[in-house]
Amino acid sequence: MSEEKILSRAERNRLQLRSDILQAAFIEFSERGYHQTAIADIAQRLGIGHGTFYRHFENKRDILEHVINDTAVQLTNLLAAENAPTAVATLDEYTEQCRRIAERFSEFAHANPNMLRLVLLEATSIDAEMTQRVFMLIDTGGHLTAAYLNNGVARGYLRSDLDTLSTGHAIVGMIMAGMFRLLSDPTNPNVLKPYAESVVRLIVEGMAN
Amino acid sequence: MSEEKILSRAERNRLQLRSDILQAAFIEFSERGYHQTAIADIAQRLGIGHGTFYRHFENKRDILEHVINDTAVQLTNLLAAENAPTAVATLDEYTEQCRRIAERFSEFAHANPNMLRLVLLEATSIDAEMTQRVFMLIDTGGHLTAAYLNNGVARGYLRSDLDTLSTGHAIVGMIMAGMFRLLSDPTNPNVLKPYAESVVRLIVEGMAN
Amino acid sequence: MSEEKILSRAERNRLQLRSDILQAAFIEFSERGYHQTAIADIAQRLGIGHGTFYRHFENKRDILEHVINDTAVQLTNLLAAENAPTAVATLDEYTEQCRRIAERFSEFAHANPNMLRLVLLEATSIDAEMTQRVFMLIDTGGHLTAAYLNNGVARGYLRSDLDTLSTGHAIVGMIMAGMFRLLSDPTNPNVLKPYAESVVRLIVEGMAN
Amino acid sequence: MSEEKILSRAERNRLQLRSDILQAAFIEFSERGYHQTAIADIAQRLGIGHGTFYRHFENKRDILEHVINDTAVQLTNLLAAENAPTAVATLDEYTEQCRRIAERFSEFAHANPNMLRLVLLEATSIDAEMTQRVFMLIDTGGHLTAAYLNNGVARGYLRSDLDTLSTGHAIVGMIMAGMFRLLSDPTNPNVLKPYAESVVRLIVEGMAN
DNA sequence: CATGAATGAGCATTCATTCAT
DNA sequence: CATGAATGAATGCTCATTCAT
Repeated sequence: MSEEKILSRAERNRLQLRSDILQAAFIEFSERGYHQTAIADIAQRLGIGHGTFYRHFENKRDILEHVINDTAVQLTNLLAAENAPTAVATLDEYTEQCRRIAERFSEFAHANPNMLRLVLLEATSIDAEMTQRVFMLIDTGGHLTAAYLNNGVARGYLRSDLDTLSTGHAIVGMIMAGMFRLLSDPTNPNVLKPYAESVVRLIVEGMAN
Repeated sequence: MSEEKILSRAERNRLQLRSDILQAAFIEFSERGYHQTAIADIAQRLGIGHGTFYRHFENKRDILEHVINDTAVQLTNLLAAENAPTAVATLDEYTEQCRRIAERFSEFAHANPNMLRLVLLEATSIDAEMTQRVFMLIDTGGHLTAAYLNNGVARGYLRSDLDTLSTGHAIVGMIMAGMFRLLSDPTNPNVLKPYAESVVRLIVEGMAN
Repeated sequence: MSEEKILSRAERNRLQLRSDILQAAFIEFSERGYHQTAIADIAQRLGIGHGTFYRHFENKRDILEHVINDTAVQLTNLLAAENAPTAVATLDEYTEQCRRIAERFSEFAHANPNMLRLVLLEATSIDAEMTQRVFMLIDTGGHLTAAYLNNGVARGYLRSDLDTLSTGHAIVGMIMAGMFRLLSDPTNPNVLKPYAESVVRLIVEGMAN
Repeated sequence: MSEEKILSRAERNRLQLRSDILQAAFIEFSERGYHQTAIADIAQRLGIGHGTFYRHFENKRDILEHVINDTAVQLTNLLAAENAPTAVATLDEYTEQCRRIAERFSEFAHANPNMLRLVLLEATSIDAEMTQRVFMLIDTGGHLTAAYLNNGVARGYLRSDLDTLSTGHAIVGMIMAGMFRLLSDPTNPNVLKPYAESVVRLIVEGMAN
């Protein structure tokens, strides 16, 4: 048992360090940008030798991939959380669901602007593969959103001729625009409030008088 | 007078070269990416010495700024073109206007994917200032769109409680999402058709049944 | 007594491991080259931690020295084996002795090309001291060969004005050239046959008609 | 004409610098060894920036190849010089030719020990291709030498059953051994005298009494 | 004014060696 | 005594920028 503890302690330390490096890389990449960040910057932030970095990650591109993946997982979780697509049955309930989701997104975005910055601003300029990854993430968002809309059509509270997939992508676009607005002025804690409400009303009612 | 002609010819040549460099830089930056492009690549594309580059632009960052500015102007022109915000008076006319604008955007996007790539994917990873410039461009788009909406509210075919600015930003978000979709799959010439129609119907009617 | 046995077992294990490391280093150095071999390569080949290496050898250079020394001993043994310099009394016997020695060298070279590669190709590029060691090995070969020649002069079957030392070095040169030829084309099992015969006839008869 | 001069001056400077870099690399590689030499060492020796190096050579391996090639050319020239294989008709003349060639080799070796060091000691430890190049150089030496022997057989002053190619390789081996001896003790200006004489007598007369 | 040779800061990566466990 | 995590010196190479011609 003591041996097991020793092993697990070493293993824990190893995983902890790996996680620390990931976090440090995340901070550097999202704050300074990938190209402006040297491996030495990441190491220095942790007070470790920069050779140590290479004991945990293949190379600079490798850790970016891990950082992006971690972030993508968190962003995907955001959509797939407590508000299941099929949890609502009426237009009013759906509108409330939209407001709750919007609220959750706002909170997340305010709490994690660096994640947005990394995915939306940095990751698209590394190479084609990383850019495709971002596109796929956005595309997945569209499909997940479409699932909500499909529920609405099935339940009858959304119009039956709705192109749910295209509209799902459109909604994701509005969410992204909100993120851009937040990133554009991170100090203002209230940019998203009226924006979210406008989006919710737009998608439910449209603009027509 | 003959000397004036000679000078103006020289001046014309100079401006022509400057313009050629700008175009070459645009192509390289948008195709390979800013960080992956060397000044020598731009010069080689034109068959000029790469020292010549510095006769026309301060440095690499400087030409990116000019390239982005030129592109921003073209993108802004796109919104401000023949379809003036106040040109329509009824909801049907407005819907038609939206479809025309959507069509124009689609054509432009298909014809100039590199412009979109440069602004949306590359420019956001240079530095804070350049990122702000992109944000401002998007913001301007929101304001321009809001002008259309204001007309609709004034004419009475859009609901009077519309938050035109927020909604304008939301519409820009949907346009951006369309651009992302196009960039994500540039070979498919028909991605945007149903998407545009969905967006137009969404903003006019909403999704409610 | 049981403790003595335990100690000696430990000691035996220790010596065995040391020997294993030496062998692994020999293989790596001779196959990939000294500079292309990392300590980790040697350790990995044995499945030991690379820290263990430093329990047995000072540093990378140190183990090369041991590897070279071991190899040098084997090469020296080759010359000093059953065919003693004074074992022959006539030119015919000497010629036969030469053929036997040549045969033995050929077999050895075919069986241990890596030894030759290590000493002739690798060891000369480490540093001045190691290079001198190789030179000394070759020089020793010349002296050992000269001993054979001295016997021939003493017995009267070689010409009395023979510069035995210089000629000994020359013979070693021809042996080395054979080794180079073998290393140059290791797949051909018959390069050395006619070469050895030519050397034997050259040294006994010369080329004159 | 003045323009031609200007161009040729620039070109001359360029070629001169390239040649200087080659020479500096030759010195560093042959004195310290390839692996112990950094590009910065070569640059520093010339007082140039180390970036300049890369304007003239692809990479470190590339310049080694050029250095080796240049050296190989000079070594080959050594054999193919004024003493044509067919220039002699009798054994005495041939013996004299051998002595002249030996003398020339001695002089060259004394004057250019670094060339020998580079080819024989350093080049064999870079990679398989470079090692093969050295082998080919030695092999070429054997063939060139065989041409001399073929002449002797044809003229009748060498025995008709001589395996000229194998014997040519053997003679090259003796030459190489002489080079090794010189490199082994570069200060002694007389090592090669008696050695060369012994080799000449060995190949002409053999050792038999 | 064009040129391109020269420059050197900057960076990713490797690996011999040390040492705490 | 074995281990392998940590280290950082060392180095090959790139490229934006300068400047003499």
